[in-house]
Amino acid sequence: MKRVTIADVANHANVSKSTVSQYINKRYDYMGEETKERIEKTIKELEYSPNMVAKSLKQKSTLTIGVIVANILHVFSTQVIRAIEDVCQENDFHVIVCNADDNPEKEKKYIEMLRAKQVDGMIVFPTGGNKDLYESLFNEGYPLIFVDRFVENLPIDSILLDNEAAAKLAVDHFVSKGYERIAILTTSIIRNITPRVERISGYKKALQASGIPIREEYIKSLDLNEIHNGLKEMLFAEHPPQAILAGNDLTLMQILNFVQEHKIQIPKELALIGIDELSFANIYSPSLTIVSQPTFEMGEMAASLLLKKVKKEDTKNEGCIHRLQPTLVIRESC
Amino acid sequence: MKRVTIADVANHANVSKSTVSQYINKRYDYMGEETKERIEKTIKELEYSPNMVAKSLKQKSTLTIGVIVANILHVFSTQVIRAIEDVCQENDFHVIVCNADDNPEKEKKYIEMLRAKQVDGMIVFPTGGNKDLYESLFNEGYPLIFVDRFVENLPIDSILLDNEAAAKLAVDHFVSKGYERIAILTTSIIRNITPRVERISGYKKALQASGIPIREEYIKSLDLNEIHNGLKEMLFAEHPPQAILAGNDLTLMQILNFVQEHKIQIPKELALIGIDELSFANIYSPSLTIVSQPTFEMGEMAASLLLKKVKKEDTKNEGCIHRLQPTLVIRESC
DNA sequence: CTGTTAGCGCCTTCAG
DNA sequence: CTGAAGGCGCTAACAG
Repeated sequence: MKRVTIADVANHANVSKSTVSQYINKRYDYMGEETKERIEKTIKELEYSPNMVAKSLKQKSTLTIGVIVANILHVFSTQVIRAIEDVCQENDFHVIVCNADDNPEKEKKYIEMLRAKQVDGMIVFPTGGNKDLYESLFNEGYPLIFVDRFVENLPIDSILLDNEAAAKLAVDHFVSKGYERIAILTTSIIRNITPRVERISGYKKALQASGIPIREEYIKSLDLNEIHNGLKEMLFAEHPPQAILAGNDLTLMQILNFVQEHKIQIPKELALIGIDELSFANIYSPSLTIVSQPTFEMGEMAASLLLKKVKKEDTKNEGCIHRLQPTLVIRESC
Repeated sequence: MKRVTIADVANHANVSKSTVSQYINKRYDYMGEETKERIEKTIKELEYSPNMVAKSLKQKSTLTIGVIVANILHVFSTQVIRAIEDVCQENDFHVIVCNADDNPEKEKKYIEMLRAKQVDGMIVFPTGGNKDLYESLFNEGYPLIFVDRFVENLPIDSILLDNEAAAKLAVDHFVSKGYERIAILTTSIIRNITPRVERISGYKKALQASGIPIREEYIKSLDLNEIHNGLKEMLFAEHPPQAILAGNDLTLMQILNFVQEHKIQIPKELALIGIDELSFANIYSPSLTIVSQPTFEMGEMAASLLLKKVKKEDTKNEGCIHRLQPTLVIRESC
């Protein structure tokens, strides 16, 4: 497994290394037609494959960006990643994806390794625990974009859902169907994860706008494995909610599990709306009404913005917060 | 954004580069306690972060492997990837994941890019279209492992499901429930994709073993978007099957779509078994009986084997085919 | 115990 | 139109 280098090609083709280099980079401005062919032939013969590591070292650019998602289990993450990859493909950039697993420690490790690997920029779904690190990246002028979550007091471009609008879409739909006892269930709210906080506040505002009183026992933020108990408590209380808004896909799955276990009829006994699309939303019976995020646009926007920064086309314009609008997809569960 | 290098650290700490290098690599056999502290301090001060690109160039090792999956939309792929990543984490290796999208052209592009990036080894779910490329990798002694699919006449270690056993588990379960008109539906079979071919042959063998005649009209291999029509044809025929075995998760989803659309009752009107676990198999009603692959073991095995080759602990032993056993998870759909 | 030196494979002036 | 030389940041002998 001895690698063939540019020098080998040069020797075999009786030219110098720099000529080969020029050929590879398609800078054959003044190169002899015959020389070109000779080089091409020997490249094929020797099965030469350029060494990007060496190139990156020299050029101080890896043509690679890093993406750190907070939790890859959300379909939201996977869809945004797809969009990012598409944009990068088109621009001949590569993507390294890391999953922080909702763990700031892991996130830190990944940020450091991506820096060590000299990626040209990063898109991160911040876990909320590494503000100092983000800050030092920013101070170095390192291209960086946040997605899904916002970090306060840092002028870094962020792509966010209009979470309050998302909650409002759901609540208003519940209300239009005549429901008044409406609950919201999200995953844990420690570390002030943006979407969860905002969705709850949007829910409250929407209720108030409809003149429905807010009941604290209808608002729960729990770790995934506590949701089962939380639901039991909520649904078997004296005045159980008639409708639940699930804060994200995993939460909705937990609710569906509970519903299946307790043979609760949807939507007759309990109406359901989730935020985030689900692979089986259409297949499930009843099919599931959900609030959909424009995941593709979000990923695309994040990637294009980042690449602009990487290519120094956009240096100013720091700290923009881009809010994208959700849409309600009405199906049978409410 | 000027990077701080090992030389900067050396200057500020009044030592030579090599001393710093040794410190970083924890080779402080004979290093002065005081020197160590001085280096550590200046590293912190300057926020020095090592440049892995330079290190990789020197060491001819990137501590990174590449994974190319045929199609990332299968849960199978994502689960195997998770397991691979776990093993690599433990060994301080990084993983670059690429999705060939069932397209040999894309696969080729990715193989070339991973080589250019000097990854230390590759795990690929071969699309079946780049035999010459695999061969040249092999000839160079490039560490390589195949997963899910087998490539003939190439002595490369492969991790495969015992696909015939998987089909047999399903067929035997159908038979034990009294079904005789049993169909199998897989995605397209051009390019002889191993699991599809083997699952069909396993299906045939199992039927024969039970003394049930094989009917060609019960065997369909179609592109995903043709499944709808194929099902219509099959289920609205004179003697429609009473049971269908879905060759993979995406096929099963298509069937469920059809079933929902036509209000077909499961399992009363049609019994269903799928190969591959599904996120909602438990939640769906009726819950779905499936044949489960040991995805975690497969990924783990692939990664450990590859790392052994990378670390030259395993040089012989080429061309082993590891067959892992599936298990039947009985739920309500049959 | 620490410093000097010589590359890793590639790109980029700058001469020829 | 082509070649020679220097250097990207780091490591690994080999001297001191």
